[in-house]
Amino acid sequence: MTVRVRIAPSPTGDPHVGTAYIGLMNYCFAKHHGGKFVLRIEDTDQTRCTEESAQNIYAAMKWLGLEYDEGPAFSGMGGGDHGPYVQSERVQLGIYRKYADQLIAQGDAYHCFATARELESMKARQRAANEPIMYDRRFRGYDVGEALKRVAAGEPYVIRMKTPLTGEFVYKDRLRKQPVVKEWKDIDDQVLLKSDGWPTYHLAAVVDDHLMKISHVIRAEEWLNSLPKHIWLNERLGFTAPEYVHVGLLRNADKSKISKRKNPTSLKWYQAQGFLPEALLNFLALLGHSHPDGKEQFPLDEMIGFFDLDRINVAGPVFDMAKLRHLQGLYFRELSPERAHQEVMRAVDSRFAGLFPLLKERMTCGGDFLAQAEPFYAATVTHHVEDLVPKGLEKAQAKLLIETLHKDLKTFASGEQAVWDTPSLEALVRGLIAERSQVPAIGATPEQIAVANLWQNKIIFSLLRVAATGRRESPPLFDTLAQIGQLPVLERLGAAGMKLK
RNA sequence: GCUCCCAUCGUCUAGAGGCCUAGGACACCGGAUUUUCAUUCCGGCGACACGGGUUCGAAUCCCGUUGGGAGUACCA
Repeated sequence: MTVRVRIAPSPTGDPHVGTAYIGLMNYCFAKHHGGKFVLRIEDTDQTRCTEESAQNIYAAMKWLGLEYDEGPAFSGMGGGDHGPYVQSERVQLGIYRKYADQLIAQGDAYHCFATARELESMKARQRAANEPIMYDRRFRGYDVGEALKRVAAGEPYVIRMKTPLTGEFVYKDRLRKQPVVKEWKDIDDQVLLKSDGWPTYHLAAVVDDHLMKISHVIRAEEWLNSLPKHIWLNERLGFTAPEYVHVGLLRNADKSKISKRKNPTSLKWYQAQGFLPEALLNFLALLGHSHPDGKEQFPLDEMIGFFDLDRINVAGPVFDMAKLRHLQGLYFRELSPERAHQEVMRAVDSRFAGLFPLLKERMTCGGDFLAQAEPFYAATVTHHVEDLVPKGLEKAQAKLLIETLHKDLKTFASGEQAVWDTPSLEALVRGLIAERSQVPAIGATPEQIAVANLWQNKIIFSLLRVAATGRRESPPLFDTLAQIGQLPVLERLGAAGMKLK
């Protein structure tokens, strides 16, 4: 059998380190067996997927050196006879619709007209009753002729799979001692075709894996729960299912699934920081896997040679930045002086790209850059008490304001949707000033009035500027805060507060 | 809540019933080299989650408990 494997990322947000991790395993497995490594873009969520994000994925794979044999054409990679490799293009070809219709015709799927609101109240009821939360199959027995009529009348609907109601699903995952067993009655009648006519992951992935002749699906274990649906779909569609193998998820230090709140997950970040792709790959290779001789540093070529799918450890490994840095150091020190110079210049360039326009106004020649940029790269800044306390204020007042601002920014930064950029920061701080400078029209105490009076642009801006940079002068405040970055700004605000003790 | 998965030092791992007094790496602590620092070298700390079986013998097999994780979407 020809080995053909794929990775199928969804182009939302930045290219993810998890994609690199699963990609590496698939790549090694393919190359080890002389097979093909395919990239497919799963952009069936029209609200979240972007072309830019897809481009970033291609670029990231190229950067890492995980070049795909088939996939969207990009810089010498891709092409192939099983395309198109982007699912939105396949939707236009009517590929998924065809299979959904087949399932309907076979009686293996059905139309469902339940509205989002109805489903929501159903779930609320199930939650309240401590019942499993799943679709109650209310349209499963609905008359097909009736359904077709409503469809023809233009009523919105989805198509759901009609999975068995009894019996057991059993599947042997080669990495697990015990077979995976699930009762069919616990398995949801999942949506296959959404009301916008686009397929969900389940349909699209199964259909494409078959059409692209994928032999092994090596994916993260978050998919294990939907395995029965995928196997069942293969069966009903008359496909020979690929072998499914589930590997552990990358974890944060607290063992939860890796997330950008707790770890840098964007491959663009690692690139911008100046991590070498060889080092990142080598580090990833050590997670869930090991060199047979216990060696820890080895190139991709060598990994291809010893890679053994059966030796993968399924427990989700913690992504340990300290170890990555160690490996990165090993690789970096091996660089020729010329390459190292290049790497440094590249890192400096990308790190300070946003800074040049800001600093340019305040410079007279290129050599001024280092002195001007210092607060933007320094690990810590030194605060002078006399700069930290704006004219006319008491030390204690300044301290209180800084601590309040510190808390405010921290709260802002920990928000789910928080974006640390110039407009957001400006809106936040101006909002705070507007709000806190108000006092009740009647009944305000003199103390309240005194505090409210401190919330002036002049005072607050000055405090933030000095606390964040250690200086009285800087580029425009909010650009400055944005450029310095969330973590250092919060740290420095904390330090400034302490300084005023 | 319900379903499924997982379990060796803080972290990544080696370990396929006797080679285990459990090996390596990162981190941490000490020391040597280095005018300093980094590198490098040497040493130290440090784990089989717990309880029952099976067996002459269990980190390894089985069961239970506990702990952790994932899924539970018209997201992937």
